[in-house]
Amino acid sequence: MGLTIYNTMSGGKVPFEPLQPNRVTMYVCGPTVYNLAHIGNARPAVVFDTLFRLLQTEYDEVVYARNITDVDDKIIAAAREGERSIESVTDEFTSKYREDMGALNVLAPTLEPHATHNIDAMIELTRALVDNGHAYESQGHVLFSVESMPDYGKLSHRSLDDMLAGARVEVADYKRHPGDFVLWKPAADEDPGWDSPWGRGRPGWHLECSAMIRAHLGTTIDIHGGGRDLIFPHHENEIAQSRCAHGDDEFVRYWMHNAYLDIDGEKMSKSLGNFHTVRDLLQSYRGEVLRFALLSAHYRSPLNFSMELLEQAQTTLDSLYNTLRGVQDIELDVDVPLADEAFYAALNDDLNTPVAIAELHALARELHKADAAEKPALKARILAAGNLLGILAQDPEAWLQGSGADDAIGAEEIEALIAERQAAKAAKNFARADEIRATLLSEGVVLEDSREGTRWKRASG
RNA sequence: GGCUCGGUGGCAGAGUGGUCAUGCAGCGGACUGCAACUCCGUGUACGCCGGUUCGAUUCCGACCCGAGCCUCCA
Repeated sequence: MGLTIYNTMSGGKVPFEPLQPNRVTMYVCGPTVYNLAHIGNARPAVVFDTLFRLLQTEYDEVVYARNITDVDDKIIAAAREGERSIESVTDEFTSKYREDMGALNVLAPTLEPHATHNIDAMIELTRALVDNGHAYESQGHVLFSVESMPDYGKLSHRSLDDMLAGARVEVADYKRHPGDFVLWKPAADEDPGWDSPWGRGRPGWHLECSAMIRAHLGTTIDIHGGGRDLIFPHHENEIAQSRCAHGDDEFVRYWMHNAYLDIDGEKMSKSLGNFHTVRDLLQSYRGEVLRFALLSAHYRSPLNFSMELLEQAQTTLDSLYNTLRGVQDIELDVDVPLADEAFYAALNDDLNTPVAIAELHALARELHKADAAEKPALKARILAAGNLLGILAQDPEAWLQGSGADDAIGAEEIEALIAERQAAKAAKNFARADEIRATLLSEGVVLEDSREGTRWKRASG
């Protein structure tokens, strides 16, 4: 099955071909662990997790690295503000990030390199750049010289002249060129720092990704992903560092960038204060609902985030689980040839999750109309699609019945009322039967009669 | 100002040079004791103005509107 990927570098969709025939290397920019992830931060995690799942259907070895940035000005500030150690801040938010992403059915990446565990590699990279003239030392800083790289700006499609034209920030006096960026900077005595040939210091922002990619994945990787706002300067500078450090090797073959979540037409961001943390949202919605909502738009399109979006995701998942509930007793021993599947083709088309979801609906409709003999295969296909999307893996009964609030009516009581209603129906006492249904409905419980008996579920929302 | 990306039916959201996205909501019908589930049917949607074309929402140009990035921000 031919995967095509929109490559930010070329600005168009291209067929994906890994450097090695049966091995894919992928790196995605992970969190800076100084506070809780918001739902916008979760978008790349979910998107590239879905890609990770897809790649695994085609390639035997998929090495997926997602870094943890655990040294950074914001972390230092958070520690100072909370009067606690750097480590306690980074430990807390690293584990909370993992928990939150786990709740969204995001699989653990193959590797999760920490910046602070790779300082030596960063120093080595910096030394190489200084040695070959791409970097210089100035007032205790080591800076990358953007003029030393002829095609600097290629990823973000801008030239040094363009950047100068738009410069609106005062240029630090230790820079030779306003576009030069810090590889290594001096550390204050009370801040975390490491000994280096340029004194005690710490790495610049872009350095860790270049160093860790080289250390853990190799000189050239297949896929590098992240949020759109990282294109410049972060990824541009990664390219500069990596390619100039050791000859001019190819660094990344496919650059992928997800769009943001918007709220009322504006980017969700911490500085605007218009964000919802994943942790907060998990109080009201199951992780799978959040994940489904994030996948309901194509990853390169902005997704307007709202509570209505989550409500709709909830409704849709309920409906799909309801479909699966109808076939929950069917044993599965059916292989699904993915190559024939429309949802698989959709995902292979630059991860077109909205179309894959549409195909899921088509399969569900087919299942409802199918003969008994056709149902096992259709169920298997729906579950295969769900598995790639990271959804529909739960027990349908548990999904539909288990989401009651603490003070909600219990399952036993519901079953008892249903039994009483059955008796009333048998006695043609429809008034009592309807009364019971109304009672349950007021408790948020919906009844569904069928030839096989009465099923119930908790209404979503 | 420079660069990039968008504007699709009530809402969400794909896609395409000429039949249909899809889901939710709405409306009509079937099923049901009544419902729910499910099924069937149902909408003069493609920012504005020109151009190319037999034909454009889809290609080209201008314009309007919005978003993002422009040195440490997913």
